[in-house]
Amino acid sequence: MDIPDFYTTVYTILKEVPQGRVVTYGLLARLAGQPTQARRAGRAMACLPDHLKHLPAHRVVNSQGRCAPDWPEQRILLEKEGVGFRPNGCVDLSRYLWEVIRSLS
DNA sequence: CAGTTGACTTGCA
DNA sequence: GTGCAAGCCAACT
Repeated sequence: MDIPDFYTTVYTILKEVPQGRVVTYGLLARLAGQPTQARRAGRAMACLPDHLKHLPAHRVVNSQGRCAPDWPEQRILLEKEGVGFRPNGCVDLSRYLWEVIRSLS
């Protein structure tokens, strides 16, 4: 899979994420067929093209439930969608992680 | 063209 | 719970 295709796949998957759910970068990479490319998934968000700004990129967090290092809005956007945060500022993955993860184990 | 960086993950201390 | 190290590889300097 070429890198551009990888990005495209990530964006496509992201588009399928229901409101009130979150996914991890690593999970996106796995669903895109590249389990070791979690960082590419991160770049896919960091370099999100203008014509894809409508994607719910704010529903993407890292494996620990933490938000992007430089994106204060993300947490607010998620809270608006009903995603709860722990007191320490992390998303409660055990409750809000996209259920797809369970079907692929 | 070589070295560094990073919207990551996993594992161990 | 937190922190550091290694592995990953495209993008950036």
